[in-house]
Amino acid sequence: MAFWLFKSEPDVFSFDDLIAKGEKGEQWDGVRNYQARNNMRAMQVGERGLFYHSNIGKEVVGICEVVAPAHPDSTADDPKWECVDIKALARVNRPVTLDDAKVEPRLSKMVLVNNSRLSVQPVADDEWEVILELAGGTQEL
DNA sequence: GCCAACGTTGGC
DNA sequence: GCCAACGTTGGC
Repeated sequence: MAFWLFKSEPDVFSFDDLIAKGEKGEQWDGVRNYQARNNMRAMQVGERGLFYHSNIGKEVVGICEVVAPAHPDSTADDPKWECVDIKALARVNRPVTLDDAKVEPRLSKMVLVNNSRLSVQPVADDEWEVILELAGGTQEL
């Protein structure tokens, strides 16, 4: 099981918006970057990801789960752009900010810290554990 | 709102 | 196939 990180600007699509979509979730459309798309192609149903708010907040606010494997992005004119569907799973007890991640030595290799522009990122198992620890655990929805 | 970092495009 | 120019993202 691999772990992931999904980045979104909360004024465009926030974690609360994803929660509002319920069990069916929502397709993670709009990605037009090969690295991010390839990450989504590698995802399997049931794998989990961090939900990160960029620009506003700059923090991990929740956990989501992949509910459908990569399929063509219905908002793209070219079917080469694919996306997965995700649903909200849990809120973190305490948001973990980018600054938190930057000062945590165990997260020094994290993609979020080193390549802030990639919108869909892999998260290493130990990084996942550290984030959850900093978040003080999660609250199931 | 600025700018650095990065990815993509297109001319050669 | 290289690289300069350009566009976009996202932190500050």
